Amino acid sequence: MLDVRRLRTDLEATKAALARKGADPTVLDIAAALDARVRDLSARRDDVRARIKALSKEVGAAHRHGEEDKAEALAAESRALGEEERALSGEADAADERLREILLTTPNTPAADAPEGLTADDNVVVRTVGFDPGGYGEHQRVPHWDIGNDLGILDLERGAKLSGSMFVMFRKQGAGLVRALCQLALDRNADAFEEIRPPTLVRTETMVSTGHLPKFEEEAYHLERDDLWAIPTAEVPLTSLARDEILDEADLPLRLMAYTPCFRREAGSAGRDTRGLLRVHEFDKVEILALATEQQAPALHEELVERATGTLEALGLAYRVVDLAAGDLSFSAARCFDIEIYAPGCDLWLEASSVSWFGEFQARRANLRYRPATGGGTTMAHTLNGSALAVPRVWAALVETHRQPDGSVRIPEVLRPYMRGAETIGRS
RNA sequence: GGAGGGAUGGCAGAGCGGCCGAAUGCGAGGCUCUUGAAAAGCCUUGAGGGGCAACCCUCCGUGGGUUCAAAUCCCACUCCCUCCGCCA
Repeated sequence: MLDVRRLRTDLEATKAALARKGADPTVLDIAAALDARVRDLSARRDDVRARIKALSKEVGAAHRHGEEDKAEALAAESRALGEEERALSGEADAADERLREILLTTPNTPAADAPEGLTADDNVVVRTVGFDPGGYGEHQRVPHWDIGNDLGILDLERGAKLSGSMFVMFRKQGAGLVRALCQLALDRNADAFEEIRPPTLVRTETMVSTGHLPKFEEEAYHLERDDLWAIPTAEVPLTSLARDEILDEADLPLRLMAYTPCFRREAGSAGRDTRGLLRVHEFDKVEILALATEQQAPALHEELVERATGTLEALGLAYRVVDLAAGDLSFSAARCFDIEIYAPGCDLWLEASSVSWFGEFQARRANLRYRPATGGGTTMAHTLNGSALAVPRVWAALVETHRQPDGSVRIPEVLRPYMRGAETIGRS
């Protein structure tokens, strides 16, 4: 949520920033007008309330002194003011609610250094690592769905039978590989991140805090009977962990990680990239996240990128880091580096992690603050997060990259301890 | 699912419809005393909003209601605890 104060002091600049993201900046004019109206109405309402409170005290005093006539006269006066208070209050609340609706559905503004541009074509490739376009053998040019089928480690038909298309089922070492990847990602970040196992069904407020509601209701699975939402990412519960709390600056940055399933309806992308593991409704992911001060945020953002890419490198995958253009940033993000891995069998760059910095945007929704060590008032925290490892696409790139001429898949050494020592996945 | 009890500031915990944004204790911060520390004493210490300011308003789990006036009375809901039942 944007800070309303920016609309008072910096309206034009904020509109310009929103326009960089490709959003319609005129909503901010409406918001600014509503804000002025709210302040005017509530000031008048507060004034009436102050008079009612003062009168009420006088009524009490009159009763104590046995001046019943005076008390009744004052009470009548106060009653009349009550009408006025209700009217002003109603108008103020209505305006405030409309303002809040606008604010909740208005995206974050991009960071100043986010690349200019409105589409993915404007994204900037920061670096590419381990990619040799001419260096892939024919045996690596087999898509993972064929490899998975051949080795009996990926059963797409059964997944679809159970739950529908875009639900997948791993078998044998394919299932083990899922677990191994997650365990690896957790272990690699355990030096600095507290492991959390949060609930994966959450309340509406929890989804609102991270920006996944109200605007993207169609994207999430909703259990109507209990009014709970299946999390699309562990970012949702982890960010809300400290909702409505005031942290001490000494506790920041708070680094958290979680291994959870993630559920996405993918309503807006029906039919796109749907083969194999490219886009699925349910998948496992290890998320790393930090709650921080504004000063800590930039270094943490880089650190999260380093941690995510470090794991991909250890797995022997080629990847590139992409600085997202302002217009390609997600709703809540101010700056985001996408990490894409190369899948030689599909010949596609697959988005494997979005390492995002949200500024105060999510914290304001979550009312997540800290008390500066120097004293003074509370300050909104900054939030950052990214996938340490998202299973399906890494699984896909991994089996394609490490496929051997004999059709087996070589297991990268870092994974072997988690795969009961196995060195390859072959037909069994 | 059934029965009962509860929800108040960082924590514990009091609170007759008006003198309650809230006693008291702990914790935290500052000062005095001290060579230093401890102890003791004194003072300060919730969040949010509006206003140049004086100052005003909101918040005692959430939402409604009664009243001139609600932490306090009424209704609904949520959450927590205890016991019973069921259960991986």
